Amino acid sequence: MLDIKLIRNDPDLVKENIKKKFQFDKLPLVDEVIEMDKEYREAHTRADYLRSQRNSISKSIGALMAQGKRDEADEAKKQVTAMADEMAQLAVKEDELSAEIRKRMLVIPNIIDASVPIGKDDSENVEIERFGEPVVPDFEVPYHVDIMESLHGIDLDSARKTSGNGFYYLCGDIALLQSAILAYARDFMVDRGFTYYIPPFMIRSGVVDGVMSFAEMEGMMYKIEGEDLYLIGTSEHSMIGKFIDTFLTEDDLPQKLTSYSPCFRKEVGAHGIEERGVYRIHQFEKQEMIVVCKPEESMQWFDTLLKNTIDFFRTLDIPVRSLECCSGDLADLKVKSMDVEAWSPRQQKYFEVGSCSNLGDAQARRLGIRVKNKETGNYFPHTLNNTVVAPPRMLIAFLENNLREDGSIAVPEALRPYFRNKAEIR
RNA sequence: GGAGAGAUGGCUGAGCUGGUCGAAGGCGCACGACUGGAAAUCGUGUAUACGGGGAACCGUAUCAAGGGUUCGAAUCCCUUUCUCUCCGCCA
Repeated sequence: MLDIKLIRNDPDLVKENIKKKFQFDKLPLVDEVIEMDKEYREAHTRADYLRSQRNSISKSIGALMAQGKRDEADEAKKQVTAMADEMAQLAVKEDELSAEIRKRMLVIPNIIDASVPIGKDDSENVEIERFGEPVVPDFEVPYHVDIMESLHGIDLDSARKTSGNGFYYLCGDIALLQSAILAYARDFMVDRGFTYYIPPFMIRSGVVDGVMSFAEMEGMMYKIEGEDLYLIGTSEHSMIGKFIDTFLTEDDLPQKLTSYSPCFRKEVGAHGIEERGVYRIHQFEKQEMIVVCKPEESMQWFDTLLKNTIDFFRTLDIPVRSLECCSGDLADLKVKSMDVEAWSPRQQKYFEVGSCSNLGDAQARRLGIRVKNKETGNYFPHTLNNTVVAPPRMLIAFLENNLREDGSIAVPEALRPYFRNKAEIR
């Protein structure tokens, strides 16, 4: 969400940005907002004037009553009553206009960073850097579910019976492996100065409305029947939600948080859940990182957050690459975003395991997250988030990359303290 | 889940028989005076958003949130959320 003052002062910049994102159908929104904003301010000014009149007359009524001047007081009351209609109409107009303006503001995309490559869709995303050698072993790498089954680590049949497609039982060493990865990820982030959080796994509709669009909500969120509660799709929802309508002081910045939560997603969007396996599922666990910082520091934090995830995967011997979202693939709220992709020896390509985003001040403006500053005035901080690791999807990369020819799995050094000090799974 | 009490500025706390209340007092904070310097003391100031104005400043809204009554609501009524106490139920 942009500052309306930016739209007023530099509509061409906003339009250029929309063009860069190939969202030509949104171009008219800019002029609509400018026009409605003008109307709104006219109505607002007039309504303020009437309210001011009413307030002063009402005060005088009090004085007249105190002096016992009944008739004059009644006369004054009539004056206020005469304004009532216009005031009511203006109030309705103000509400309608501001709602219409907000509706448009929410879909006008954030100004993308100058470094974002221009492109229509995900096919034009740009690989930035590779880390580690993408190895294709000379033996065949089985499908991840087959690896898990051979290690007695997954039961999809039972899960379909109890919960349906898109759910899983992990068991034995694979379940332990997932717990180990999450515990390791937690400590990895704590060692880098982040504060560990276990947030609420359900949030109210008011928070949901704040953190996502209606379309996203329909496609992602599970609602608890009979309660005003939704299962979170990611801990970012509760973690950013915790700051809604709050003032931070500059001493509070930067907020460096890492949160664990299960994530629940309906996945009713484009893909659905057709594939067998744990790539796209209704329930997974995730370690996330969140930063709230001063605007001038956000790009630096972006690089730091991205590096955290890459470093994490590298300590587990998984080759990764960073892939920058091009303008057309970048979500409207984001200034810049890079995916971390892990190497799949079986598919011989990289696949998404995490996403690092700089939201600029758009999320903070939308949610009313502000920072107090007496000298320069209060301002909106920048917000960023990134995935540390999200198993079981990450397990696919882990198992494929650490698979040995005999079917056993090598456990990298870094993970062993969390994995009952075992060096392999067989 | 039941019964009761409550939610006021950065904090504390009055107001809550509706009008001079954006809100006393205290604490904190900022600036100034006093001082060799400091403490103490004294003085002044100290919310947010939007709109208008070059600016000083002016207007409007905000006393948990939303709605209602009224010429006028922190104050009365309704709904929701949250907090505390007691009871119940539990990991």
